[in-house]
Amino acid sequence: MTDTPFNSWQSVQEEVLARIHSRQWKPGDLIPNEADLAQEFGCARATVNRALQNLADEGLLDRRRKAGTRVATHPVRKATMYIPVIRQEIADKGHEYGYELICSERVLPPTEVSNIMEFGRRARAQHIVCIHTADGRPYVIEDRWLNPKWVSAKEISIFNEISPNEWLVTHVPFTEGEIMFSAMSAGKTEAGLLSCKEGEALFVIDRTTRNKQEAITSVRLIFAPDYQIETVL
Amino acid sequence: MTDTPFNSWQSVQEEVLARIHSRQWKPGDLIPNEADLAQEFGCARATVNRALQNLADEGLLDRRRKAGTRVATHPVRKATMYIPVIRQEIADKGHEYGYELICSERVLPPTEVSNIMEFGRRARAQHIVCIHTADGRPYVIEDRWLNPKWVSAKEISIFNEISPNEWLVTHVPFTEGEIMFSAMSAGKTEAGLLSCKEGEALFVIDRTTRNKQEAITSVRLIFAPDYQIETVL
DNA sequence: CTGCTGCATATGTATATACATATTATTAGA
DNA sequence: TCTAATAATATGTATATACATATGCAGCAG
Repeated sequence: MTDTPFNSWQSVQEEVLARIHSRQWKPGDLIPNEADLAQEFGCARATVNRALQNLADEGLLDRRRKAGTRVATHPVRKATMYIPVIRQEIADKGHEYGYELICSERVLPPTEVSNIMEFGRRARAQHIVCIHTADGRPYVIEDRWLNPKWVSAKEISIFNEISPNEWLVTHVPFTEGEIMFSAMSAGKTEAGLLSCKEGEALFVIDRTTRNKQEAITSVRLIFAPDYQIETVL
Repeated sequence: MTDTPFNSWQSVQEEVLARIHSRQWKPGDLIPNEADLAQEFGCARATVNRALQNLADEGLLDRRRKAGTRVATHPVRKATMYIPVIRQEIADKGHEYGYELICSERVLPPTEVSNIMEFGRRARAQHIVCIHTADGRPYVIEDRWLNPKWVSAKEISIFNEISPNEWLVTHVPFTEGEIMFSAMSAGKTEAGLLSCKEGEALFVIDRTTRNKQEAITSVRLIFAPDYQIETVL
């Protein structure tokens, strides 16, 4: 078989990848079972298992007990996007970060928001709007609704100094959430805050985070024109 | 100690998560080493290792040899997005899929494209524009450049029948790539193809895929208004 | 022919053990 | 005091073994 010994799961993974890329194993093909591969590669089954499991995690293989392992027919590529804290994102790009609180009020949220956050019907929530700037230029509008249960009235004054985006990360734990990407046209408000023209296309991220089902916060990030977010496969 | 035995790496992971969420272990904190945790949980070190390694993969823990394991200070949340084949995405939403080839030509690509794809300066490439429809309504424009090396002239006629998006997945292997999300305003062309108004905000995905550095294809997907892509944390 | 049962099989996982490797902490030397 | 060698330590990984679990498939009963 192979003369070089495959003595690490990474080398096994590479060999398997090579066989997929060379189309020796084509999408949909059933590949040999772990025991056989282990023998061929001259390593333990656990090592092969680690390699194949990792490739399955990345979506390149489909594995099922008894049915075996096959090359994914639809390499449903999982792109992992890193959602950074905004201040850090701006700093990483080499710009000077700035922050300005626009408004902070405790009011009844609109129904779209209270639906998403599954609030009681008539519960007030903290509404915060602020702006993050890069080298003084508007970078993104943060329009956030906060479950008041998670932030005391006293703590709210902190948002004069640092953004909810940043504060929440280190002070409120969460277990799950959703993220949505979309596009919108700048209305009068957005155009004003981002100093751009009305009607310009803006990139939008909506994010809701929860702690054991209970909504903590729901935020809409409206980015200045030409913003783009990149990730690698 | 704990009375229940932690006899699976999942249960260990849950316990660790619980401690993070309860803020018993706060962001930045150093947590006990694997051996100690294994003893406390009454399981093998390998089991703890599996759990912690998985949490580190998800970005919740930072691990370094000798330095130990600590709770991530900036839970750089990795959102994993599933990028499906368009036909499948439309079918999954319960709509009837349709496909129409708009144009297919072998021409010199514009410099933005040849830069990204790192083509030779004067190499022609296959340019394909097509539309995917859901229940007959335009869903997304696929504007693609193909490295002709990977698709023979004979094969190109296949794109009268099925979209490059779909064909490539099962016929051309790739090893890496980038994805970029952004927003754009509908110009005359886009408005025409998507039957929307000029100036409407559209969601855009740019994707380039390579096989060992060599560019295979670069595509811009321009979605109809109100498209949004969702993912969970 | 249909549906249920049980067996065979491939992956999933836990365990103990051993060694590898990275990195910090310490100590000896200039 | 600063620097370079060295020890100590936490994670990373390979191994053999054993058992768990899901599930395709064959065989059986209706």
